[in-house]
Amino acid sequence: MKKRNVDDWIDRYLSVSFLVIKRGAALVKVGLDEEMTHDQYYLLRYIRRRGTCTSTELSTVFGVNKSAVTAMTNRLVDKGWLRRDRDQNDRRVVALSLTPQGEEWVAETDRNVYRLVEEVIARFPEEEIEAFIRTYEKLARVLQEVEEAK
Amino acid sequence: MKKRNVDDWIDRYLSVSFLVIKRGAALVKVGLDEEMTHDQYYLLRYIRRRGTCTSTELSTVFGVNKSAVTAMTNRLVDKGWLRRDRDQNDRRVVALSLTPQGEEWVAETDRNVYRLVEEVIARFPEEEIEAFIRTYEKLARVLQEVEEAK
DNA sequence: ATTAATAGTTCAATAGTTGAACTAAATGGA
DNA sequence: TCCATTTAGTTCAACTATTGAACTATTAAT
Repeated sequence: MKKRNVDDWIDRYLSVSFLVIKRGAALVKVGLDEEMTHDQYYLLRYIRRRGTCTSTELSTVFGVNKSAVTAMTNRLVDKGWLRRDRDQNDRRVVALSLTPQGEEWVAETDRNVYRLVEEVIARFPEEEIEAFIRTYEKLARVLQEVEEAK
Repeated sequence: MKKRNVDDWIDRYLSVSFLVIKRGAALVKVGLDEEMTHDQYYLLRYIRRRGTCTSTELSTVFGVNKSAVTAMTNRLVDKGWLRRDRDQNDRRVVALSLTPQGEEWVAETDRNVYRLVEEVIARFPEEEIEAFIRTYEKLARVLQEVEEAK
């Protein structure tokens, strides 16, 4: 791999990723209820997928400080979307899971967001979507490996 | 395109994009000086690329409120990285551009960030990188079109 | 000349973040 | 067993980023 190519890719990637992050957030925001933020939606989706999880897990998975997770989950608990349950085997651990209202909000938000994202996805041929998502998923794994190695 | 496929892609994309955004930010953060935040780095990169630009342009390109841009540029001006110059033809307009110190900080940050990103990019075959970035750039364009249409 | 629109700022409120200091509980030698 | 260490999570102060409404200043339109 030539250094010039690599630098060019990095430049293109950095330039475009910020655009996609901001514009993607702006698009998704349209589908979010006034009450729900972008980060709250993704966090609830993650917890729903896992069924139950801990602050520490969220902190390492998303690469943020544990106190940031506490702050976020506080807001979600206050809204009645998330519950905290102390683990009886290890009483230091707190299990986070969605309340029925939380499930309901995420499901409803999913319907709105999916409708918006469909519009975007329809502009790409199937093979391109499939290949792109596969690389994106691989990127998520590599990022985790690189951070764990360090 | 089958509905089941589309929903599956959307689910995979939403799930993975939040991970990549957070982990990518955590990786880049290592290369940032204590003084510089993630968003400030990208904003300075964008302005450098454009040479000069306005608040309104930043606001529409990144899909955020104009007052958010004012707040960000205030912090950058305070740090001496960005300058504001009133346009003499249309005195409502303010032209934003990097100061020499701003250029210096971005260039230095680039060197640190590129070193980190190289490590990640080296794990992918060239064709995969090229295809991925091309689709990503197309995604940025489509997102802008969709938002303009609405 | 008055009204509209445009560019940008200010302000209050809120979400998200860090890092240090802290509590409580579990673990691991000596 | 006891004390030190580790682990899980919270609290707090300080900061960045964001929105939306109200505002100033300037230009454009009729």
